[in-house]
Amino acid sequence: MPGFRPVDPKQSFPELEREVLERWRDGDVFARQLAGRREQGAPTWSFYDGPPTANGKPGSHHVLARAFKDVYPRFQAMRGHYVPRKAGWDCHGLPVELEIEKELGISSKAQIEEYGIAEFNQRCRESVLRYVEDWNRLTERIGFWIDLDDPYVTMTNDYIESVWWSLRQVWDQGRLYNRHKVVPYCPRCGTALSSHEVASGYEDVEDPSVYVRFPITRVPPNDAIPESPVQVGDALVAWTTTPWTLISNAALAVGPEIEYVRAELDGEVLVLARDLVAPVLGERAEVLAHFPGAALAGVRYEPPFTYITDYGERGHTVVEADFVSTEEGTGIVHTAIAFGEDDFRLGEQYGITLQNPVLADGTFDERITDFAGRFVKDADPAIIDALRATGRLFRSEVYEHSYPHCWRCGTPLLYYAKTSWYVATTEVRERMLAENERIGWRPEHVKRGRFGKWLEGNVDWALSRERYWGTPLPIWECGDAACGQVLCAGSIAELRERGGEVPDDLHRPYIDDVVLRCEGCGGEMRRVVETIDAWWDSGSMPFAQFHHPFGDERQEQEFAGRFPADYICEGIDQTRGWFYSLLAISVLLFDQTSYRNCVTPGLIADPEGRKMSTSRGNVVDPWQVLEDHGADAFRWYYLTAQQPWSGYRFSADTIGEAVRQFTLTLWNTYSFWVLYANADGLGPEDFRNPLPAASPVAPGREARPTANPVALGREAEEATGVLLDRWIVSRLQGTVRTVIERMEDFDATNAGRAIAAYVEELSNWYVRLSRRRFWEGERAAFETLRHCLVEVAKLLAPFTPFVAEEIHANLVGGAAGGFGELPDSVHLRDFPEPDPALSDGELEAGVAAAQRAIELGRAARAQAGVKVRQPLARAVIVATGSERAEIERLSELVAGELNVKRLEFVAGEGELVRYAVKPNYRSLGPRFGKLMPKAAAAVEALDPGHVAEAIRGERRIGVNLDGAEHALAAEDLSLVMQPLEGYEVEAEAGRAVALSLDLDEDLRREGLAREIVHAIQNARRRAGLEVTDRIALALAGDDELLAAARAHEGYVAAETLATSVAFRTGDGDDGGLEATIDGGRLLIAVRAS
RNA sequence: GGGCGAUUAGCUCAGUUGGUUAGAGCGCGUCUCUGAUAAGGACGAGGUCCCUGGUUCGAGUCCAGGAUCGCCCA
Repeated sequence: MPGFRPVDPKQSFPELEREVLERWRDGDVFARQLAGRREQGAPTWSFYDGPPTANGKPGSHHVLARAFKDVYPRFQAMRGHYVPRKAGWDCHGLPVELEIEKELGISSKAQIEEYGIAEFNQRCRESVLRYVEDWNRLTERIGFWIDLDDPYVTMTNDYIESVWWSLRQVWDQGRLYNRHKVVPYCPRCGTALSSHEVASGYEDVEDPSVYVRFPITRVPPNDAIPESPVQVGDALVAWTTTPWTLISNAALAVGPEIEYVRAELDGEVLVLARDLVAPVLGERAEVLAHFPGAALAGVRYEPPFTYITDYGERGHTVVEADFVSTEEGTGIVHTAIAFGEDDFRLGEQYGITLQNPVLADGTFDERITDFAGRFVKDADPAIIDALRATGRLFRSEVYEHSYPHCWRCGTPLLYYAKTSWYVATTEVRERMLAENERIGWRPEHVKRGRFGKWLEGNVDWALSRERYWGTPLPIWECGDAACGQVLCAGSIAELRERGGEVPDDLHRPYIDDVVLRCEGCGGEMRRVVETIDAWWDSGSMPFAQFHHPFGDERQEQEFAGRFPADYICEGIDQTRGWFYSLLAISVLLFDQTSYRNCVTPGLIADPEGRKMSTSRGNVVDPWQVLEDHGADAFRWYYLTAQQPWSGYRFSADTIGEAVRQFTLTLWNTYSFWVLYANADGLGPEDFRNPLPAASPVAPGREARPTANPVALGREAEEATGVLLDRWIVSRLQGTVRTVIERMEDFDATNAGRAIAAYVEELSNWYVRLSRRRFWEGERAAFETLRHCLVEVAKLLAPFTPFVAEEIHANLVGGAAGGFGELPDSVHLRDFPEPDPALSDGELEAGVAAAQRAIELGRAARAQAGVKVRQPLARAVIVATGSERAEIERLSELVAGELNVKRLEFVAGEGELVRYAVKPNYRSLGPRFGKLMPKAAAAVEALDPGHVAEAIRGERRIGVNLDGAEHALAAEDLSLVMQPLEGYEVEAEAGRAVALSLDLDEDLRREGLAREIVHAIQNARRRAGLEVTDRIALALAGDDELLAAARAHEGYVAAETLATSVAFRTGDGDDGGLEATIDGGRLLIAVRAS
């Protein structure tokens, strides 16, 4: 029985992942990770899961957020933290109601009430968790470790009670109030819309645009300007795109700093902003006077309609406002208090009476006799006609702009003053901004940008919704208006104390039946009709998920231990959603942020860059991806393709590429190791002593560069092997350091890329150069590669938990699954720590230099058209100082890779080399400043020989600049080698490799021998032999080829596993294969022996 | 209309406090290897670093304006 489970190089990863999932399930690994850390008394690292609504199937974009939700908690858990992860479900809200309305084929509140609130809400309740199974399955399949068995659910009574408690806190602070405000309102659906709903309903429409005359009737004395620039009879000109609001015109607003003019046109005197004279009045208008808007304050005018005239003292006068602009219109803004946010605030500021002539269904009330009963927008043309008839209309045109519509029924929204419940978040705006400073945002710019700007523009939270399926607003009002007692209930117990009979279900309509005793007058108190914004629910999760403050001891401990979260992660669209509700609520209640770090993945687009959406039909089913490529590939793609907030151009092909490039490279390296470890009869017990006890740096194995390296010489290779072992282990330390540093900074992208770079080096340098050592069973090589693979598995565990688990399980546990003292899962292990003792920067630099030299040499070969198989006598390497020493140390490696017999070094002023002196701009730039071009010229004019000598002698070099002497140090300039002559040479800054192309008979024969081996290997394969089969070999054909084969018979035999080599004359007739080498013919007969 | 972000090779993306030959992978072309690889390796072609102006001895990088795209908001 092999020591390690044999590895299929063509392993199906999805299949492997299903096996790993089973092991996790059977072994209860996630629970054991949590329990283990808790028992250790590990510090808590807290993660909050933003609750999705499970009334739809999860898509590929959900996998994105979940990959990032998983990777940092996994990392922190391996780093020694206790990282509890509790899932949550968001249940309430208008979107849920709309789903049900669609199912029932209804679309208005009246129809819902007719259907019955109890039944309606029951259907909502059933629908919100309809797809929980799908979510759970996907969550598990992608390896997102989170507790799905005990999630928080926002519609439970416990949760609702905690939310009530939070509202009561705000109430006690005096920050929960009821007030008229202007809200976007759908007259057809009979409800205000949330800002999110409004945003999704903008459409470009054509609206009437009218310029209206407002004749001045009185010019009061003005302190600012003793002599008023306007006169009775002048007409103020205002502009609006909602003519129907002119019915309730209450005031005109001007900007105090804006310049206005009195202008004459066709005998009429008009007043408007100076900047808008030309566009509004045309070129013929004559400006009579100009003055600041402040001079108009208090001017009284005649309104266009007189259905309603009672607006108070400042009604129908000019008032000052800071929102007036001269971008369009006239610079004089028509103000109707009930129909605009600016208007409404202005009304409050000047004490102008609120008059709203529009009913809840969007029609004019009976006071507007001529238009009563008509839908306001439909009345526009008639209103314009009326203005024209009274001579008030200055101009009327059509205006194209984007205007919000009800996203559900398409009705244009009205901005409409309504009573709503608000939370006075503006009172804690500064505290929210201060706490925002403490949040680590990824990307950084969200803090001061999107989120910070949003906080700066904070307005009070419109909390209430006149809807059904939501947390009921726990406010009871006394039926006796004269009494006016209002109660905000903070708990179920309180309702009971006040005589309420608390229903089993705290939702409407049952809660609406709870009648309380008024402490003021002894009368009855009834609940207001509103429910609350579902965002308040989700923002309450830090405490409501544990039923705080009503939780049992364990719950209260959990709450205290996990608040605030170290980490949350949701899409950038949550800026106004969950990120805000979490912060606002926790600042209100606890005066601090509830999350310390926040990562915001961006959007997922299709390959054409279009946003993925169900309506476009370009969504990618995550299950398809999982089936084709697996969860690791899916995760790896998201985690490393780019910084997550940049968004993704998503296609299945890209994920396939990620597998091929990364997972497969790793897998093959691992499979290679297992293949040869089993071949050598090794088992896990042979590797029980961890590094550094089994370190490749063991004494007595120190490498020495050999004087005359022969590429295939065994002794030399061992020495190089030790260097390579030390090198790859050293590179591991730097990789570990980078990964830890990047992950602690929530930068999985660059952490993952560092791992990928390491795996690439491990596979394509370490393994490729060390293969022979594995064939020959060299223990140090096995030790080293196994160590590196196990460490890589640990590094990868947070990223690709499945493949990491598999590699760890086999390399540590072996075929028998015996883990000894070690945990049986990579996820139960500690994250690697870098060991400085295993780092060797000099060696790393040396290998890097050797790599460069090899690349240059190969480029030179390619230039000359000489195959690598043809040995050459020597390569001349041009390298300076330390680099030369480093390459020399690895000379056998370089010589072997370049297939040359000897390396020579040129570092001095050899006749083959020409130097040029180049300035180091980085060091000289700051010193010479403007003189830099001259300094550069002076440096380049220096004699290279002198410079080289001076550098060797550690002397300073003098240059003359404009008559002044400057002393330069070695680091201020560099010597660049120029191409050598007579050699095939490749050069780059400071380095060059030249090859001697002369072939003598020995080299030629050796080259031929290699070609012959190559041909025999092909023949072996054609004959269907296993790589370990021994053969009897017979060669015939071209004399020169046979001579080469004879000369290198030992080599040929060893390479081809030939136990006998026969040379025949003639063409041979025993069915051999024919090959053509260098123009000559070779017949090869192989036979298993 | 406002805010935020992006724009680098055919595609997907890197690019350090500004430093003088701008990189990688994929794709493409040529070659190579066949004793780990749905492969590996080498070499090559491929660039107006979106545009314009500015700062600077020096700009892909900093500043201003513009264009295009995306997101958020109104």
